[in-house]
Amino acid sequence: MKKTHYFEDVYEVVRSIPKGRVSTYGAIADFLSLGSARMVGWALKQSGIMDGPIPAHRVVNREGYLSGRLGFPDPGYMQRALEREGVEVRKDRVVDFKTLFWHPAENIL
DNA sequence: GACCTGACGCCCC
DNA sequence: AGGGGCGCCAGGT
Repeated sequence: MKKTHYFEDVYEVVRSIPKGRVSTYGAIADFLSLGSARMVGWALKQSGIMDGPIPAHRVVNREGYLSGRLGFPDPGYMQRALEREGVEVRKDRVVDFKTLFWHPAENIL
């Protein structure tokens, strides 16, 4: 695939999501001024999780739902990865998502 | 090269 | 509060 600076940016932001916190496709797209949240999901999907250094499981949709869970090795993989970090998940949704939500801009503080 | 699709999200009814 | 429509932009067919 064509090497894009874009992929690098997405990966870096995702990597900077603190353990135990979650972010969204929209927040990342907004932070990178990409204009399209779909592209963030698309980039992660194409990445194939890149061996693991990229905590893609910390990225959920704007309602806290694990919309990308089917892109992992198995349907429960994403949830388990989150629970392993202390993030509670129920019905494919992050419990108390509003509190755990992390915006990329927060990283600069 | 046109058309469809997607790990999304906002606006309008 | 819930549902539908449309913009988004890169890839695949």
